[in-house]
Amino acid sequence: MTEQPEPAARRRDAAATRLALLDAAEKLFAERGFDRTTVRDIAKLAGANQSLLFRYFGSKEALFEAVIARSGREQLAATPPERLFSTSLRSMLEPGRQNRALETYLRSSGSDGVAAAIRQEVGREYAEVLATLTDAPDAELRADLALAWLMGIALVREVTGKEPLAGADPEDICRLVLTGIKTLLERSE
Amino acid sequence: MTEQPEPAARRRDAAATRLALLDAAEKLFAERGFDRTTVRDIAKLAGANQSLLFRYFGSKEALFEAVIARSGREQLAATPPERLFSTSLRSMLEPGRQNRALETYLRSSGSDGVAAAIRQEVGREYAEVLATLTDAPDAELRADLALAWLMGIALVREVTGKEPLAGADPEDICRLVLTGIKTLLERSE
DNA sequence: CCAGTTTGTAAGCAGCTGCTTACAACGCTA
DNA sequence: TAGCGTTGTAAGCAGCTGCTTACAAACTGG
Repeated sequence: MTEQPEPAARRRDAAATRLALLDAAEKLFAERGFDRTTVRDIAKLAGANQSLLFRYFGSKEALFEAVIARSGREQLAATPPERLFSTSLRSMLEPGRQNRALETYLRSSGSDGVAAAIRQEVGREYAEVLATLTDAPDAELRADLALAWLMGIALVREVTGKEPLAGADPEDICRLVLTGIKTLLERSE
Repeated sequence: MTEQPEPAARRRDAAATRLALLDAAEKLFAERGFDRTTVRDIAKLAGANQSLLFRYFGSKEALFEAVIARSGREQLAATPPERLFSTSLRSMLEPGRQNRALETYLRSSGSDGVAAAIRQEVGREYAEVLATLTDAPDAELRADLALAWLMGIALVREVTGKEPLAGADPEDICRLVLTGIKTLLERSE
């Protein structure tokens, strides 16, 4: 545990370099989306040479895949189903949150290829869990609609920045949305 | 000598060329988003030289602005407030719809600059109308949340293509969403 | 201590990007 | 018909993109 702040802290450490690239990529993909993030920017932010990015990940798309795979499912695995929606909502609303998967997802909506498949995959896992919350025959559809609301709120807040939603108190948003979701999931008409 | 019936219908028609560029741009921006659409592709689809694009619109961003300005507000102006949500929802759900503003909006979420300002503007106008539907003190916030749901559904259907929502019957979706929206807008606790 | 592998660096490649310039073809009008 | 502004075309520019190559520096096992 000797972390000395040396001038060149790590000089030869493939694992640390790989991690630095992952962190930098996660940050930039979330902020700018896939298309507008360049491999040069990622490497620069990570303090690494850009050719290492290709050595460790193969391609920009593969790096994107690695980022999503790392960050997308932590919260999902750690949250009981009946609280997944409100937990995701709250964590999405908090200003200093660490889960950037949704933001990355949204800002990369225009991209195709591997990125699209991954986006579908993450969404599918969320919806599967949400679908267990209702016994309606169209549970999956209702779950998708709940997920869509989550993503729409994130889109308007984070990407569009529209007021008053963007600056609203998370608790107010939760209260309003959860009543609507309750109706959506409980009604079995 | 020069008695050939013109093979290309319009040989010199600035207005028609401008329109062709607008149509082509609208189609491609909706399908690929701002970043992944190139001026060369737009010009090619329009059957025009790409330098004309810059002569008539000045820049790629200005062309984007022109596309949004043309297509974004027709439905808004033609729909009474109390039906705006369901009308927008239905028109968004119909397979052969012509309003591509929302799709363009979503696929260009990553872009900054003028595009961002326009996206905010269109959203603001929708939300203003929706806000008249409830007399709750936080009417604007509730309207934003309704708008966010609309956009989230469009995102999941059009961009992500997630099942079962992407392939669901529009009437089923309307019924489910409208009950949730009703709760959202009517509750004054 | 030296061969061989791993890690890091610098340079460059081919292709694409938005945009500009120079110029030719057209058609109106005087 | 001559002049001139408008419309269309072809070529090219500078900069950026993802990715590759050639090579040097550091570490490791023998």
